[in-house]
Amino acid sequence: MNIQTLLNQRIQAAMVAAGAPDGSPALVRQSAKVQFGDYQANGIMGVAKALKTNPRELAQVVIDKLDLSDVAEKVEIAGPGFINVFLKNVWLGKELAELRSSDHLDIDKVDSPEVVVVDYSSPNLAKEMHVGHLRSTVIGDAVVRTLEFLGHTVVRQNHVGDWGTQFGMLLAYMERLRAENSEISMALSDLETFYRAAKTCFDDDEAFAKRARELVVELQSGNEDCLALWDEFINISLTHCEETYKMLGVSLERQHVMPESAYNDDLVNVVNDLQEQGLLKESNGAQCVFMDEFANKDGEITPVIVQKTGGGFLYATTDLAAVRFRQHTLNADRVLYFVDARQSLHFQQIFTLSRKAGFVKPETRLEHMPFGTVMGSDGKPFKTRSGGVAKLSALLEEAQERAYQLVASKNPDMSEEELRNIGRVVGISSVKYADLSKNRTSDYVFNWDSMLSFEGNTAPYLLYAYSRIASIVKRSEIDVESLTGDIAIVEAQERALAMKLCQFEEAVQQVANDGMPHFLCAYLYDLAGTFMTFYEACPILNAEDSVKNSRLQLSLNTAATLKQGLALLGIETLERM
RNA sequence: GGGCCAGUAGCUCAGUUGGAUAGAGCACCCGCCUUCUAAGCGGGUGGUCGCGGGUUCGAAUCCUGCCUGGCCUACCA
Repeated sequence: MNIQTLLNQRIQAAMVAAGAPDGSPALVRQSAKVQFGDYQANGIMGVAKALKTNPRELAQVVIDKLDLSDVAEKVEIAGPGFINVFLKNVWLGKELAELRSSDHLDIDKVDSPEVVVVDYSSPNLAKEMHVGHLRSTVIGDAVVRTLEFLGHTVVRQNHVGDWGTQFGMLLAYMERLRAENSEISMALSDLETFYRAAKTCFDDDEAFAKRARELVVELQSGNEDCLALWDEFINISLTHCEETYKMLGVSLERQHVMPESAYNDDLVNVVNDLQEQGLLKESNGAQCVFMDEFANKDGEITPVIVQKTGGGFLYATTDLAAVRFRQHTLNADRVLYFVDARQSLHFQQIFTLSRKAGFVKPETRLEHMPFGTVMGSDGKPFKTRSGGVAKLSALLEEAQERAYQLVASKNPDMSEEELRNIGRVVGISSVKYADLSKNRTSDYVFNWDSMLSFEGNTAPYLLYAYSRIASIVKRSEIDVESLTGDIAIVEAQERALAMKLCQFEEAVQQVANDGMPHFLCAYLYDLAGTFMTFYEACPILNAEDSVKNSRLQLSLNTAATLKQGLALLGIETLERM
């Protein structure tokens, strides 16, 4: 149940009945303050202006046409022409009962499911995953889970970088190790070290560099030995990724990998198609598309280069081929790209060109979901203490260790095994949540202490709130499934909690629409805080039976919502911590 | 040079697309454990929303001009 949608529809209909033009938005929002009720409609003033009438008078006419008697106990006009809606406690209680009996927290599946292709994570296989991949991977996965929860068909696309000149260098190094009879799989167990070693050879050894360049050519021309070597490398690198995904609790698997190299055979077709449509122009030996949309005031256009001087293709070409594949083979209605904000211009160009060239249907939505950079405390991109790029796996190990130390100091009597598991969940979720809870588009500062803190909008706080409820339920010794009866909203804290619980769907839909998981984080933090307030003010297990029954159900609803919400974020819950 | 993004409390961040008196957490101050996990809860101090104009019933949000920072800007991805 989405209250905002319900009120929007009802009030909008009443506005039209009151003489407002069709489609006038009611602009229903959660009220800013309690004295303004639960929801407020802000749309009257704008319409009144267009109609040149008094907004308060219009609001009165709208209210006369509006029947909310089933859900609201009071509807009033306030200020310059707001309509404030005060919902009925009885109705909230009924909604919660439905929420409890639903296996989907009473969230409606979308009427018309879409095929949503989501491009996320997409590491470069030449190196190991590092902090730079955290945001795309974690945010993309949360949005993917949310879209699926709402009933959309999601196609995950891990657009990994497995092609390009740096692979010549890596293959040359593999060759050398093999010639020296060294253990290659051993050397590849740490890709970062391997890459550095290969790079050193490439920079210092002219013969090696020459061989590396040869191997690039051989690879591109399909030499079988070379391809076998490349395959071996790619396979090991992908295995590293999968280990990281598993540690992170990310839903990406081998089947979702659609590497850059998969488009190789199609690149020439892309260029030919552009040529046939007269979109191509040679410039300085390169094949380019010049689009007016990317001209500056002097008429100079930043071109899209699709083929280099000498015939090589670029990432723009690959992305165009990918757009076509996603449209025609995957049948996408919507394509989301969780890619660094620095590539904004690139994607604008790709999207604009894709439309011009007819690579996508006009109604297909292509959306770049840019994100900011993870910063260190110095305000510069996050690095390890030694100044290198932080390997993601090492970062996650550290998170688990730090969390373990914290948890162990608080629970001296717990078994080592349980402590390790709690440390794992708390550590991983802290890193993920710290990322997810920030506005996607802005940079944020990576800070161990604040993300592992039990205070504020953090994973530990939410996990703790959940485990506290789990503890109450356990103590109650009541069969959760058979627990029924009315949910009575009496105390202010009960009401606040009930209201919050009914707003889960609004947060979920926001995440799906905007690709912004931080809305859900803010909601869950709010929910947990509202529960804590309720918990302090309203005894549960010590209350008389009917009250206890009602409050237990409120608690169970909270637990279910927290668990589901965290699951959408890709975060596990703990029954005890 | 041009373009994109950002600038909100001492610090870290929100702000539902133009709504009512700008919100959280940390830090600081004051309270609350013989009762369901105090890893918690309640209260308080703290703001020229980078600066100046403009648009209107109403602006952190929109338009414009500056200031500051980051990024992108033809053959890397």
